Amino acid sequence: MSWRKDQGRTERGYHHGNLKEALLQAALDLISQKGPAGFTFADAARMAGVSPAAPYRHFRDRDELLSSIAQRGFEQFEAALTQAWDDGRPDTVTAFERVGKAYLAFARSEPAFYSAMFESGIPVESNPTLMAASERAFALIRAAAERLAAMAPPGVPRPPAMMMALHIWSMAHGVASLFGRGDGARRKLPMSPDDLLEAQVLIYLRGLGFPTDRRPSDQKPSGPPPVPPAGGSSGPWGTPK
Amino acid sequence: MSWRKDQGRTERGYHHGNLKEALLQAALDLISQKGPAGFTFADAARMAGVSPAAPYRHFRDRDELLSSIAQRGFEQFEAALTQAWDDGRPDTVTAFERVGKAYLAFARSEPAFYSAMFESGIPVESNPTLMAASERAFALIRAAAERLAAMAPPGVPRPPAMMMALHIWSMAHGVASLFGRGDGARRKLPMSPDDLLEAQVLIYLRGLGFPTDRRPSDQKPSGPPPVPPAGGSSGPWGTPK
DNA sequence: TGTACATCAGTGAACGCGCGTTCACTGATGTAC
DNA sequence: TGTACATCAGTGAACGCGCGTTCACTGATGTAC
Repeated sequence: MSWRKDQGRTERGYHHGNLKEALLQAALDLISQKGPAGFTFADAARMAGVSPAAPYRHFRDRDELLSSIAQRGFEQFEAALTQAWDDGRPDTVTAFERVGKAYLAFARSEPAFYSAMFESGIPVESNPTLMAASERAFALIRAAAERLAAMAPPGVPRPPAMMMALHIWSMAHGVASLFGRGDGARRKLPMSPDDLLEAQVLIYLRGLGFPTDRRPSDQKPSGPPPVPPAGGSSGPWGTPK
Repeated sequence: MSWRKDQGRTERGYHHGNLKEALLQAALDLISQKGPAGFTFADAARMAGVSPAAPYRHFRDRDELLSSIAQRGFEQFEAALTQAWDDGRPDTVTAFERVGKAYLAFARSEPAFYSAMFESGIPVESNPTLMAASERAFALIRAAAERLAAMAPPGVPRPPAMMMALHIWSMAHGVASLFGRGDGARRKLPMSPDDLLEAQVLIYLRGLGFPTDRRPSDQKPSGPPPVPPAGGSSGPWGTPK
């Protein structure tokens, strides 16, 4: 029988069998409880149920553990965005908005990963592996922006995809870190972070000349339209929910 | 003679004379060097040249010191934004863009304040004084958005100022925290954070129906226009600088 | 103007604590023959 | 199939360190009379 892993560490022999995983998981739990600064190597060992010396078999030091988490975070992040993008199906704008929502969903449901990736202070640029993972995640946003830019209607100047990607990334990150945190540090908001970001992105795309209201009606998400329709300044925006 | 403060603490008697200030300054220095998590009470005391027990005369604990810094940060932040806004002179759009630049300039030149305010994990919501200071800073952005919203051209629906303010804040915060950090944690960018944000805000405003290209020419900032002009997709955006 | 006294703002020694890290060790596992 | 041996992955005790915090103290300052 397989009592070795996923057994809740109720019984195990001298060897843990899956310590590296357990340490990563423990660190994630600790980070989501106390922030990336508030977790210690010793803490992670304790939570994994091993002696304080055991982690050194798997990680050189605390920083290497933190980097591993960020690494994994970027990979999962990229996977989530890729899945949301779904290669632009059923249409580019819909898929693009799904990416935005996936971004926020990731920040909300995986605050530990998110803060390890963006707020832990680890030098991403100086770690090639980490840098590459980060680039791959951004590359997806960029590819999506590329497809969107190519959709520019006739007569509208085609916007630089790189700029668009950076703008979208900034919007998503801004909303996520100010309002969309899964942990306690988020601020109150009169609307949902998802709606806030969606409206922002739609207005932005409209500013680039894209006819954002013209999607085929069968693609429209249910619920009220995120951008106030022409002719009224009231709507869901003014009243806190 | 006044040997008491601003004297570089070369000589002082038994009483420091200005310890509270000195501790705040020391903590700021430490935060900008090592991040908000990487400063200790004892460190601040050492840097101020006093015994480790001395800070307790002025702050209950480390958290209170950190909150004081955030408090002061919000106040200086508000002052900087207020000055940039200059009550909407000479015209609303110009003043608004100046606010955006001031936002980034603050994040860049005062990274210690910025991270104490937004990234230190102190619970702003549960500290009324801090919360009020934070609200006042946001109120300025909101007031500016209000003025901007009122400028909506005839026929264009007047956008909700609250939503606009949140959008602008998200954009500024997103750009600042991803690319505009004064400390080491910023990412490389093919354009300046200022340009990135300015273009983003202009596109956004255009998306709301504002004629952003129509400012009187005497108000135009020098340098190349931040938004690519109609008819070309090349420009400063595509090439890293 | 001087003096006594209260208050303020620091000192410095001490404490308990938990962390990171090392070390020689040992139980478990894998493998060559 | 059994056995000897190498390697792996963890133990547990120990260390030096710096932190937060307390305490009785003391020098400096302010003030009442």
